[in-house]
Amino acid sequence: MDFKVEVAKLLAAAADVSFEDALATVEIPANKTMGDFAYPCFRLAKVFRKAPPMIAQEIVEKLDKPEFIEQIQVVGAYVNFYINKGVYAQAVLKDVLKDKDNYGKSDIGNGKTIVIDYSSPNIAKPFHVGHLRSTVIGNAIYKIHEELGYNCVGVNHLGDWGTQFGKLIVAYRNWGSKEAVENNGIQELMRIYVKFHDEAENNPSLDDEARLWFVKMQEGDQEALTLWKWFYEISIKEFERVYEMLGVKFDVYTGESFYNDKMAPVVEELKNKNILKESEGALIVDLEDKNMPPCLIIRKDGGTLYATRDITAALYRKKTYNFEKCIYLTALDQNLHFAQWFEVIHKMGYDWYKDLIHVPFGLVSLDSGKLSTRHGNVVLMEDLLSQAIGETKKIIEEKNPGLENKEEVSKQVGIGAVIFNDLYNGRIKDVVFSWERMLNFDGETGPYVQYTHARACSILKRAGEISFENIEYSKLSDDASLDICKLLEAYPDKIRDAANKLEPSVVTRHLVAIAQAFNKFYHDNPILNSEEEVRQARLAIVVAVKTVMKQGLNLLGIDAPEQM
RNA sequence: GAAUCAGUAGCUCAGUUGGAUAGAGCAACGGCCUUCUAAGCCGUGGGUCGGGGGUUCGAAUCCCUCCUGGUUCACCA
Repeated sequence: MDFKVEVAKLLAAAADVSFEDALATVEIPANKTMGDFAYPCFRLAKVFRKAPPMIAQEIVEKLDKPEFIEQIQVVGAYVNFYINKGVYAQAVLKDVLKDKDNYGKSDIGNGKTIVIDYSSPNIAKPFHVGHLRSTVIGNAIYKIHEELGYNCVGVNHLGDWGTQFGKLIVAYRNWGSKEAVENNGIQELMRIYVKFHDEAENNPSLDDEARLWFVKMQEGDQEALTLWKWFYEISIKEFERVYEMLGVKFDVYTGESFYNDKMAPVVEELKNKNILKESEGALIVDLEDKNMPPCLIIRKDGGTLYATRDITAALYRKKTYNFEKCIYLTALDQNLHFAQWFEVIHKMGYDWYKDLIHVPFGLVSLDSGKLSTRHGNVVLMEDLLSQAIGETKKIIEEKNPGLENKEEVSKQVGIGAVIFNDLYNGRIKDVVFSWERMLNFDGETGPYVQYTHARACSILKRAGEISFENIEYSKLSDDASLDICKLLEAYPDKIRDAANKLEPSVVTRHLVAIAQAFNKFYHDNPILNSEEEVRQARLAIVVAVKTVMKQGLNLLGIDAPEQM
């Protein structure tokens, strides 16, 4: 039963307005002393040519109070409805207890395919905190859509092609050695990459040389490709280690190199459709009519560019997956790039260009300034995770030294804290990385939510066998119980909301709200030692909260340990 | 210069399909562990919602304008 809908039905009849209108106007008061639902009558003043408070009064007189409403009050121009807590609790909790892990799931996706392009780091550079956002936000968006019945395809569009490999090859030939790369892996690749940039500042011909090597790669030169493949394998090994820790998976690793042999036909198509033109030696798509700078397709030396590969990838994905939507998770600074090549797809005559969605997030920086692999101004992902795990272990030793699987739980909580932290604020916000914030586990944090879940689990463990037949829901007459029920009822909507806005923080925030409400409930109400009917009813709340929190954390890609 | 995103408490942010006294967390201060995990709960202080106009019965929310900050703007990704 949807109580808001029921209230709207009552109002539609009593106020002589359409049901849709009533439903749109009914609101949930900011302050709960003003009831559970409210109907402001200001708008009706014009229709009835009366003062709003008078209209409110008249509506109340015409209303038949149904069983699920305990009280109706007029306050000024508002009609306030107070819900019957027992009836409400029953309606909400029964659903959660019945659906269990499926509570919040939906089939609105109807099996339609959504391609999600996330993480997509550049190969040959270590995985650092700058790569975290795309990875965890994308992962959460994937899981949220899956929960709603979409068929998701997670793509890691690795930056494994491009001029940076030309640079790396030049660097390797000048300053590297087989032995050093074999011994130090990605660290050594990074060292020579940085060296390249240092040298290139005084010697621009190195850049030309690098571009040349990239052109060789494109042409299938054996020496170039052998080196590239070698660098690729070293890098991917490191990335997979990090993904494993974060619990992030991809359906395909079709990076930029995958499209190397698929770009020529696309460029042909652009030519045939007459949207490619020469400018300053390069081939571009002019976007002046859209008030944008041109989209570069082919460099004057014949090399392809980022946009060339993205356009090719989009065409490939449309053909391969016939997606409903294709979502790109990258930092905000790539806004123009996406706007440009989306427009190129449009100009090619594909109306699905509007199904391409850039989902930007704010920039990550350090106290010491912009993130830069070249200048060594980075926090490596593995350092961050091991710090978080270490911090967690310290806290466990202090607070719960008897805990059995400390190692496992430290990982779940430490890594959970890092992921949660990233999914907590709106994605568009810029982030200045702070160890202090990252390693603070008090307040609205991942560990707080996990801790709340663990408390619920602990109670249930002690409770032993519980039957949820014939629960006396009227025993749940306290405010804390009502608050929890409201939040549980809203949970499925929050998942849909998060999907619509492509904003996982909607779920994150809601989990915090549930945790806060539960902790208050837990503090105020004895559960295990209560009289039988009360105990049973409160345990129903505990089960429901545990179920939803675990599932919610799951959607964010965070584990929910039963003890911590 | 143009485009774009942002500006809410000391800090980090919710709230933006217009609704009642603008909410959290952190930090500060003060309480609560012989009772289900104190990674918790309760309380106190802290606000020209960037400024100014406008629309409206009603604006943090919509419109206009100005200010501040981030980012991007041709052969990197």
